[in-house]
Amino acid sequence: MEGEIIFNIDVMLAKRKMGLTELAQRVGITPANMSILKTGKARAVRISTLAKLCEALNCQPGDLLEYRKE
Amino acid sequence: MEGEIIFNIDVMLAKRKMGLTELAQRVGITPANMSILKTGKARAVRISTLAKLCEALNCQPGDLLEYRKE
DNA sequence: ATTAATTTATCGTTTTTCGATAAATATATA
DNA sequence: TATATATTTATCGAAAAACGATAAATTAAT
Repeated sequence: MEGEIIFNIDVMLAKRKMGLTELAQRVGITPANMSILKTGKARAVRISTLAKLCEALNCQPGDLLEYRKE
Repeated sequence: MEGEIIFNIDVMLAKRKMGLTELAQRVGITPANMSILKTGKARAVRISTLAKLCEALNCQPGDLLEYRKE
């Protein structure tokens, strides 16, 4: 029925051997807010934040977001 | 410098031979708002909307969003 | 020319981000 | 163990933005 969007920020952080706090600093948001994004509790994302995430992790939106239908 | 996020909804619509109006209906937003998303004028996206887009177009977020650095 | 589809714009309401902050929890390290 | 560090969770408030409703303008198709 209804699928869901999965955040794979944790996967990219692991690949880059980077911590959440460092990523938060690079993106320019607080670690607390980055944690919300990482753990999939965000209900929306600003395009500017997504762009900065891609920049900081040198990746594509598709590396950070995944659609899983169940 | 700063990269940008590109929306490829138009590409997916073309692949699916689907119109913007039909997509809007399937996703449950007005054609006017879908146009804003499609033309890259949105400054944020709700995760729920992204999920419905993926559902309606049977695709992944990576098919709809692209990061281009310049 | 007429119809349909898409885009652009504005208003008001609701939702959400995000900073700031604090506290709780987990993880690592001496 | 104790201590420091990292991550998560939660709350508040302000600013930003989605989105519906709506109308008008523009474009495409017939």
